Amino acid sequence: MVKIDRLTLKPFHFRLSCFHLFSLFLAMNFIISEAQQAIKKLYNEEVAESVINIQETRKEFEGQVTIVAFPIIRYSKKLPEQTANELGEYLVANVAEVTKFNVVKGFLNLSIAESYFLNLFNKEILSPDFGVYQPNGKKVMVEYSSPNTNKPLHLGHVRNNLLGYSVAELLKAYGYEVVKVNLVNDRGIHICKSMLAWQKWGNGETPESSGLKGDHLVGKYYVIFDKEYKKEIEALKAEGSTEEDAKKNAPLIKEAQQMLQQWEAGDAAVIALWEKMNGWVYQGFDVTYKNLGVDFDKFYYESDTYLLGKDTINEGLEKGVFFKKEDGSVWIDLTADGLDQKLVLRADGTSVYITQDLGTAEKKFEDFGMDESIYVVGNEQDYHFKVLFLILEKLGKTWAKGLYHLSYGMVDLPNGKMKSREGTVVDADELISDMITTAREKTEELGKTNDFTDVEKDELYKNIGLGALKYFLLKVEPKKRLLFDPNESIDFQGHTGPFIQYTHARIKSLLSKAGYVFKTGNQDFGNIMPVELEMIIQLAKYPEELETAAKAHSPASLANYLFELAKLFNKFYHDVPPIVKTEEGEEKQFRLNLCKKTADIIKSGMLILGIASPERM
RNA sequence: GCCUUGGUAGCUCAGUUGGAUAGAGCAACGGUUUUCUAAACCGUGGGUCAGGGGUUCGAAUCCCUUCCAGGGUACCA
Repeated sequence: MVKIDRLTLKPFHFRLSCFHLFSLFLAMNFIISEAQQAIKKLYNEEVAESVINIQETRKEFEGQVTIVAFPIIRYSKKLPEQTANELGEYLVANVAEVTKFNVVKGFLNLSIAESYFLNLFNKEILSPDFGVYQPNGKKVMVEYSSPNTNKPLHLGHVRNNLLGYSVAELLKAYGYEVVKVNLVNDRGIHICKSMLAWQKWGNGETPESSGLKGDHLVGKYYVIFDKEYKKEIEALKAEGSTEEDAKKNAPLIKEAQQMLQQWEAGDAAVIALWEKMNGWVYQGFDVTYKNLGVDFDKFYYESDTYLLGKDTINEGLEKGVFFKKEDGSVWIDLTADGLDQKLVLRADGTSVYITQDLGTAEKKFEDFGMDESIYVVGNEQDYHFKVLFLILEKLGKTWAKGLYHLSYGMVDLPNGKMKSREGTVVDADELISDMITTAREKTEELGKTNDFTDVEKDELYKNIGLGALKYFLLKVEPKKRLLFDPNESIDFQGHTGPFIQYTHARIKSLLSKAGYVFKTGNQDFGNIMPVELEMIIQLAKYPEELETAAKAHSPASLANYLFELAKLFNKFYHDVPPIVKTEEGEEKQFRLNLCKKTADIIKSGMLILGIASPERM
């Protein structure tokens, strides 16, 4: 059997970091305790932290931190406005960092001293440890991609691949040891369909002879099978068969089933054909994976795992978790959990999907002993995974609670679902090459790469094209279904990957023109502008954004954060007088430091999304 | 039928444990370049947050209900 080269696991290094990670919320925590004290002094009431409801001040008002007065009026026994005013006066008088306050409709907006934010920026944000999480000692497995070997990858697979890769990177950045796994569905009736069609109508065609990429060649015969199969069904129906009977009795499907039996029996000729055609497919997938920039530490093949799970069935029968029906089939009763009865083994002793998955889950745990395991699989399998996890829990597997189904919505076309058999799919390879071509056209229109070498150009266009594609797919919350209109090209302006990449390149250009050298700044050099204050606050959020995204297994929030950061930077860039031309001094150093840190965060954040940040574009 | 996930501007999407006048981008219209990259920035228009009820100082967010759409529903994977 041909296997994909196992890609070597890249060692990942963690820089030493301080014990606690900076958090904007933590930094603002002192406001909460100060407010609690204020309430004690003013109203003689001890209140819980949860009573002090703080949030970021909305942009249209003055200040940076807002306390909501409504929850406090129970204790002050005064109107919200009055309560807020009294609190504000107390805080300004007694807390050094609070310089001013204003009250709008029961909301107390506090202005925090600039020196506080500058200190934050210089001491915390500029530190090399900022946003770097220490290894947490836990291992997580991310299973994604999981393709069938009878057809090329399409846009739906692309979403899966990018999501899986990015979640793996995200968890790595959050301190996990990560194992990326691909469970390849390399056997079954669907593969026999392609094989049979090739045998009948292929005339010995190969990737070399046809010039087709291996997976596309095999996919072509999958479509041919379906076409011929449909013809037979129609013919049978014309002779009076019902649709159902026709589907069952068509000669082609019978032949395919027979071929599957021969495969299972180890028939040498069938196995040889299977190996040959799967080999073509793997060669094709390898190219697509490389273009997408995704990789795996371990491949599992269903041809190796499809017989697993029988032991688990016996174990379940012994433990009384499963029961046997008269015909010999094995079931689990999940009605007490609000689900149905579920078959776990057929009467003839053969496996169903969930049998294999039970066995494979055990095998994966034996192989890696991970603490958590994430399955990146479409939402059509929500029920399957719910049942799978529940069964493993009932079997008393201690690791079952670490299992998580990262369910994502389908990618739909304007006229509905993609169907490989009917050829209504957005092909992954085609889409990738279209994106790169578009990136080339747009960039050359702007005349920005005239002094690039051909190699540099190729790399840049690939980075931009894929940046646009990846960002387009990753910015949307995974569980939402996603609409893709092939007639409308993916944007390169606005809320897009290239916009963020552009921002990074812009900063890099600025830094090099300014001859930037890193140096921590002093705290006082005059007034900082509102947009600079906003920048500090936005940068300060990065570690929390990583944490939120990692805990939610969702790169989307990180993607949106990076866009907000880039947008804010461009406003800053526009509002601030040209930095390069400013005379040397604290202010210039501070601004350059802001630029540098923004570029660093964009670069590392985008890397988590699997998107490169070019130095120039 | 039952279970489940969605429904926010013309389109594509944000909206963290309930907080202020619901935000971006695209598209449309108008403006900004002898100053660090205009893939940028600024402005205008665009909304019954699917409908209805409830909880409360306050609801896109929580609860109930109706409608619409996707997915699942015992021997496909």
